[in-house]
Amino acid sequence: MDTFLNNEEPFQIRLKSKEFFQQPTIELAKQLLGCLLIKESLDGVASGYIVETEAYMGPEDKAAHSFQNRRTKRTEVLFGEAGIAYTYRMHTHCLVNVVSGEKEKPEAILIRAIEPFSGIPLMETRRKTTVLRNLTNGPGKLTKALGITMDDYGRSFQEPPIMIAEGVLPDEIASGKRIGIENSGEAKDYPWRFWVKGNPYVSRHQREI
DNA sequence: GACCCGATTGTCT
DNA sequence: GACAATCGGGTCG
Repeated sequence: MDTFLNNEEPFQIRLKSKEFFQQPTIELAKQLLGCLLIKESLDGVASGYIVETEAYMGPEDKAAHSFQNRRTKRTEVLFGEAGIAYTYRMHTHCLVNVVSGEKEKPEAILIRAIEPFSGIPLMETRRKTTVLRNLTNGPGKLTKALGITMDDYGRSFQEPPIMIAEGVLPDEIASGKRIGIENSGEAKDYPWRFWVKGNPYVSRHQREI
């Protein structure tokens, strides 16, 4: 599919395949690094390279919303096909995940940070700042910058208005403990956070394990 | 219905 | 480092 990301430079995007999303969750969490996350809206298009992810492994992961297979209206989409958007509200912000795993396996990958690529003026307006580094370096910030909302809940990442496409190949991937899940017992120490080593848009700099 | 809590962020000290 | 913002989800009843 051809899409024009901005008015300056036509840019051909190659959407990621269904098979791509069907990889094991931990593997997919790493493979998503470097991919382009794109959101179209009435205001325009904005996109960025994924530079930080976290895997949430479902029934056995105390930090996951689907811990012990908890199945509610909110978590329902987690039990479906891989490659679908799982959005939810965290305090005042909307966070976005990529549903992964087989059907009936409620696993997902939180997108924690992206590196701005296109639609930067639009992101600046939405974020009310022109500090490039502060535009998308956090899970709540990137959704605001891209215009991702609860309306995107359940949408496929393989067609507009929200898409994941081929991007760049990261030089080096680092891993460590996930962030913000201190009350999740032993799960808080699982090394399921992945980021592009040295990338300035990663949400927090933290020691690798 | 009441209560508690949270995969965050921005602001103030 | 502390804390408020702000509201839906989950639990208990």
